Amino acid sequence: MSDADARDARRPVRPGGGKRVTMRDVADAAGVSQPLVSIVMRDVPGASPESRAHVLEVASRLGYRRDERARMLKQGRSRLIGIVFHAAQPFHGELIDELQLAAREAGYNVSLAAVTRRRGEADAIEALLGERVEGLVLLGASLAEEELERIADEVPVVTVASQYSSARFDSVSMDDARGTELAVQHLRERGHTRILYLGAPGVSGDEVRTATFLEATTAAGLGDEVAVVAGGASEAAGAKVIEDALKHHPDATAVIAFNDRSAQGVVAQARLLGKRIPEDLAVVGFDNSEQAELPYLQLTSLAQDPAQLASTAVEMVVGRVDPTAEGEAPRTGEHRILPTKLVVRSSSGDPAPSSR
Amino acid sequence: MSDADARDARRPVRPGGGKRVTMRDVADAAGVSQPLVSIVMRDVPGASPESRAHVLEVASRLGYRRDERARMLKQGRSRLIGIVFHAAQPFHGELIDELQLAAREAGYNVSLAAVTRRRGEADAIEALLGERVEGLVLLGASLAEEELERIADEVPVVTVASQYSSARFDSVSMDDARGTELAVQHLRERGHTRILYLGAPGVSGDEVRTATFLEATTAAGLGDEVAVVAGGASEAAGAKVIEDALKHHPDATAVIAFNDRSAQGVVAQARLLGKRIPEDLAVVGFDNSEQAELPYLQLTSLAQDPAQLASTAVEMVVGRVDPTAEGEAPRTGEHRILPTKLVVRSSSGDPAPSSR
DNA sequence: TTGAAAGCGCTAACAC
DNA sequence: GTGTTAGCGCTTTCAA
Repeated sequence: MSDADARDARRPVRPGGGKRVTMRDVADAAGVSQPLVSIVMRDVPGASPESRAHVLEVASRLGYRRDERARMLKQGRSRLIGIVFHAAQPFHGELIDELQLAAREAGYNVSLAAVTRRRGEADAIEALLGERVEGLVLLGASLAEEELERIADEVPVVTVASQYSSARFDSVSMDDARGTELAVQHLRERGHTRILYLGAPGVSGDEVRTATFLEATTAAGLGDEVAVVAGGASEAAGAKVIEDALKHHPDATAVIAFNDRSAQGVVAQARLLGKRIPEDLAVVGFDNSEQAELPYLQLTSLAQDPAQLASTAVEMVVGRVDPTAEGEAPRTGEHRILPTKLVVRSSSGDPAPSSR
Repeated sequence: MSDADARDARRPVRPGGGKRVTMRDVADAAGVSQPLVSIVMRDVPGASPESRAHVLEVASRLGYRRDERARMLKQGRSRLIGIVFHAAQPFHGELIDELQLAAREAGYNVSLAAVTRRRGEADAIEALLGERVEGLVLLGASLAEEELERIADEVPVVTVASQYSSARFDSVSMDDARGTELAVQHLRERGHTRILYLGAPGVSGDEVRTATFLEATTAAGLGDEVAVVAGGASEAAGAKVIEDALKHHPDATAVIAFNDRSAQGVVAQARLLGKRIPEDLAVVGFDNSEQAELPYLQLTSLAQDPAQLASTAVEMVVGRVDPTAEGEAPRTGEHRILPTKLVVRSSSGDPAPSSR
């Protein structure tokens, strides 16, 4: 059996692991050296037009595809940014879209790890570290700060839409305090004084919103008329809690919900109880998600721009990975807060109230 | 500068790409050979308890973590199953959870690629192939069958919850026809004759459901009283379409919606129009998703079991990757259809109707 | 039980 | 412009 026979015999096998076409195979078939194939495949200068064309032709005929792992291994770096997201959170989908884009622009690829019911954040992060990601973007992280600091010792970390203030990793989030102020102010302008804040204890962002809600309403002299009720970040939580809350605070005329999902639960359940939205109950949510626009919701909501969140996150993590040029990567944790704005829809009253 | 100095100096650098701790480093520090470290880290026999303990101690002190890429490269296979999912689809989150579990049990890891507004399925698949996944599980794929066949030439493919019948790749989906029959039968039993099917043209599953709806209602002699209206697979689509539909078919008393999301839109919008659910309008959805259970929805829905869908998909793809044992991997496309059952909630009437 | 040597598929340095 | 050589971090023979 000749060498050629052996080679031919190897290709069509494609067993378990699958012997795939390699640069060697292309080089042999094209009658050139293997590194030359590399040059052609990377599309860098150093090959004549003829060789280039020939190699490309052979490669495509053989169905060659570059092995990214080998490439990363040789290069000594992965140019990979790990993204940890929650599979059940539609807003994370929007963020992923933007993150992929921003990463690609910065010359990086992304690797995804999902947090699900049965797979925690720590697990997801471990998997990503095993792939040698060079940076980590964590969406809605809720691990202990010390945990994240331990991880940040290995690789730059930036959390998105979480509340951390560590000196060892970065974060980017919306301005929860300002957003809450805007919501309170908006409702007051429309004459509401008996306002409920329906929080989500333990979920990132809730602490700040709760504190600000109390401050803002107290400052406005509404201390006795408002209340904070503990709910959650889902439609079900919103629905469940509003029902109770309306029993204990039957004269409430407005609700600020932790996010659009819980706001949706509030609206639907309140309607079922005979309340008209917004005449009997005004509702404001957070996120300005796609569902805020639904015709039957038309939810007033505090907007955070996913594109800005994403590009900021990528910029921060890449800044630490690549201490480029004058490269002043901050040596201490940076915590950026992005502006938010109130998007007014009909769930909080007439779109254009002339008099309050 | 001694060797030890050089080694020490190397570690804390962690520049751009990040010089990470390698087996060599651990071996040097522990005073053993590098392959011995490999043996210890893989937890295979071949090292004395003392060496093992010592190596593990040194490894953890140095913060060693195995490089999965190098491992895969050397082993000649990745033991990776690629999963393409739609980031905006919460149901895919449930599937991912189950798929990860099933894959792990079969000795595989998963690699995720998200389809988003700006990243198509073809792109996502390409990325996964570059990582040398050994099989592909596509959730809600909508590529042309020929496209998928081209891909299936490279690596085993199984689609989940899509309608394909190719001889070159596999699929697993719920029994859309049976589900539709169950829905129609259920509504008829409750006395409904003027039934609408609110479809989602172009979305996988819709064709079969539409056809079956027409067959089943025609067979029941309802040909003139039913109608198919074109909608979509989102809350917004459901809301928009039901409003129109109720104008053209004001006497309709029941709706079968393409999925729970569009059903939710139908319920919310119909209520806003003064309809009571289920008294004025009974609603049935597909998926039996988490939202079907929401207190204000209580949606009757056709259940597909994500765990079963996932384990079947993994089993099929692994079966082709590993033609193990007596290894009778089917040489032609296999298309499994999983049973579905109707979960009755109050959106389609009184939970326990004594008389119809 | 341990070590030495080879090589996975690729890129980078240097020779020709 | 092209080939040769070397080596990324790991697993896998094979010797000792």
